[in-house]
Amino acid sequence: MATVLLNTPSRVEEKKRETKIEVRKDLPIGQILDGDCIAAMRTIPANSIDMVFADPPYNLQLGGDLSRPDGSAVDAVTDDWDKFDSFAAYDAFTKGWLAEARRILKPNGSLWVIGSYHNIFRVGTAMQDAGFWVLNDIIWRKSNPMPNFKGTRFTNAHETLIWASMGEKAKYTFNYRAMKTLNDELQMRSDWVLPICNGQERLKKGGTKVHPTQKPESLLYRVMLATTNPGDVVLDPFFGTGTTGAVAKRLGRDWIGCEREGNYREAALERIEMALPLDESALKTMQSKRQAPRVAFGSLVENGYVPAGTKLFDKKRRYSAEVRADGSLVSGKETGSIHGLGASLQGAPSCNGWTFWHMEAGGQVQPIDAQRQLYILATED
Amino acid sequence: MATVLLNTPSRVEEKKRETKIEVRKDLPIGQILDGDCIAAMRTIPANSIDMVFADPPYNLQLGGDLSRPDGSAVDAVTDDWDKFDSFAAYDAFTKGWLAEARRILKPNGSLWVIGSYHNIFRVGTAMQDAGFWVLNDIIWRKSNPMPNFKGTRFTNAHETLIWASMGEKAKYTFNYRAMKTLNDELQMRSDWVLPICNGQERLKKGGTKVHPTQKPESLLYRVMLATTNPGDVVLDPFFGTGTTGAVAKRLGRDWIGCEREGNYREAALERIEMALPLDESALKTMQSKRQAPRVAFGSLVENGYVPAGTKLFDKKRRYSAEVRADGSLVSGKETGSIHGLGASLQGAPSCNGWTFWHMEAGGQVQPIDAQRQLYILATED
DNA sequence: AATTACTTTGAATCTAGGC
DNA sequence: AGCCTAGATTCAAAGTAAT
Repeated sequence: MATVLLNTPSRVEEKKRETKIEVRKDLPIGQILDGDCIAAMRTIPANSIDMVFADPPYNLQLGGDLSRPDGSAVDAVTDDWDKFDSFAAYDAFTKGWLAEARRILKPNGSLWVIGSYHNIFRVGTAMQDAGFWVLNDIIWRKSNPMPNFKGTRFTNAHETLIWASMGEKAKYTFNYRAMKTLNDELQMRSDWVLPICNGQERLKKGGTKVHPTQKPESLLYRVMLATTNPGDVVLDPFFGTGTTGAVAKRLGRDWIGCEREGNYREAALERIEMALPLDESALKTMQSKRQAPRVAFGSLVENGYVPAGTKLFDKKRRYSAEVRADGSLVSGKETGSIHGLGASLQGAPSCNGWTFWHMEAGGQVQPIDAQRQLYILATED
Repeated sequence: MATVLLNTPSRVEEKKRETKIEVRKDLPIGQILDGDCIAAMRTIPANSIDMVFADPPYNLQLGGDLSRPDGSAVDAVTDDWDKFDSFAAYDAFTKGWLAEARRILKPNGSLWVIGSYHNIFRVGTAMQDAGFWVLNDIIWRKSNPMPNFKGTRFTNAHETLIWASMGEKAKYTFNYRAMKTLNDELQMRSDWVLPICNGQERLKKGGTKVHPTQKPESLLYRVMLATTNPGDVVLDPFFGTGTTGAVAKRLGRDWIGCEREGNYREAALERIEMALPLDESALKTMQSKRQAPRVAFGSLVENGYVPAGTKLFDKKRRYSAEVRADGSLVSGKETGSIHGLGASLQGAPSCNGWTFWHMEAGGQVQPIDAQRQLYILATED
């Protein structure tokens, strides 16, 4: 019977395959679509994309010019594409491109968005409202962020990525094993330490950067390796200079970009042309280095290993000092760090405070370095 | 004349002080208010709180915690429609407590909220919509998180905090120097590595934890040390087992809590009773120069630390100038303050003359800031 | 050639107080 | 509210120049 035939699993599979091939045929694989990303995405068939990676404008709302302590100027993101009249305007923009992304994504596809505190809360909310199901928020911890030059806030040392499936019950791709291997046989965590994009990788023209916010390939590498398979189609609505395309090519994924600015498109095409498919030696350099733990004395104070108010003294009890709440020491009128105060009290050019200063702990006199060792042991991964 | 009297700075100061004392008198310092946090906050006078720290519930199926805007109860969440309903209810709940927090905060107060990807985007959006100005998002990077047992996602190894002032132009407290000291003389970054709360610190009753999400004291320690001053009033609308209160007591801040659950209140009071306050000397932190007493360059000239006629020059001896009797500098035809002349000679928008200008003193070349330090030491107390 | 010192730069909502 | 002035403020990495 025809109906039975139509319902057999093999027939269903075949049909799916046909549809898939047909849809792929219609996809502008390896192309950068000109113009507004919403209009560009409208030309893509529904349910055809495996992953969307989006790096939308952050809506920074910068004030005046900013100068460094040495007087030089900071090159800010002042491009028109980052200007919005209000949160409402930004939200409308976000809702618009998210709706198109949702339409073109396959039911088992997934969405990645990157942003900062300026926009990420609004984007995350809009994603949830659109029906996306958040799987993780990922913190890109920058190993070399720009400092806060004026000393007014905490150094902005990270950006946030949101990874979401099409819905609570939707399937998604997660290459658990690959991530664990990449992370020295430990589960990959939600915080990734990676350097910002500079040096050779940073695209420049006439000595100046082509794009103000080029993302490092290592970031896209991890995203794509974790949540797509070879042969998948990845679309980036804010293609810029094509980091997504370059990494897709290296990892054997297909890519589609949308980009309004002609000079970005041009730079991206040239760059992707040059990108080499992956070799093993390149892979190694992409991995983040595991760093030796560096412990600030202040961490011991915060965590009660050396509480504020503790009396410290040197081995021969010639000098003494008291620990203050911020991890500084005070001795008479002098204050300073464990190293600096140790040096100035002795009249020495330098001093290793960790071994110089002692305290009583558990009935014993010990260098404060012993407390550091305890802390490292307790907080080890 | 009376009007003159009323307008003198001292009179204004006095009035401010009176108002402050009056408001403080009405505050339930060191108390845990019973009941719903919104109702509890309604009993607090407006503009009376220095900092609100909030750890709101973030399961979106809150049952008794939540009600729809129309007052009806929210059912268990099963399908997409209910999901949306649940988000709407959560947003209404968030909007409600944020409005009260905003009312009771002083104009120069600040708000901290902690959450995870389940709720933090919605809370952040609501904060921005309510007029709060985000200063930083902070990542609490857990040094010992719970692994992802199923291997289906990245290990959830962090939580997010948002720190916000009352508005774009509002002032706020940030103890920059104390943070830098706490972090071994490097600017404190937006990612904080701290262990989760376990061991001795974790409150238990009959072998089981009293509260499911007790925060570590080290986290609150850093928050309060960074963004409040001793004597400030900190309110926590979701007090739980009182981590905020315990740390406030330790750091010499006043606290107010709101908590509905009797067993949490009980555990919190007992815990805070046990907490030991730091004595005053241990509470002191490194001050930034911004807060230190200002010294005019002219004072150094008057007192012979930098006599009139002294030749000044920059480190590389590209520019030079001579000190005049009134503390101004002259270089060729140009004159100005140590800062202004330094800026105009370099063609820079600004210049810190204290570190730019050098002089010979005791056979050494030193920035004139060294003379200022000598002067400060000599004139202290 | 190798080492050291100096320069440049990166998604930044980046001053405070008096008049 | 806006203008003016005093004066406080940077970390890691890559690139370039000097030794």
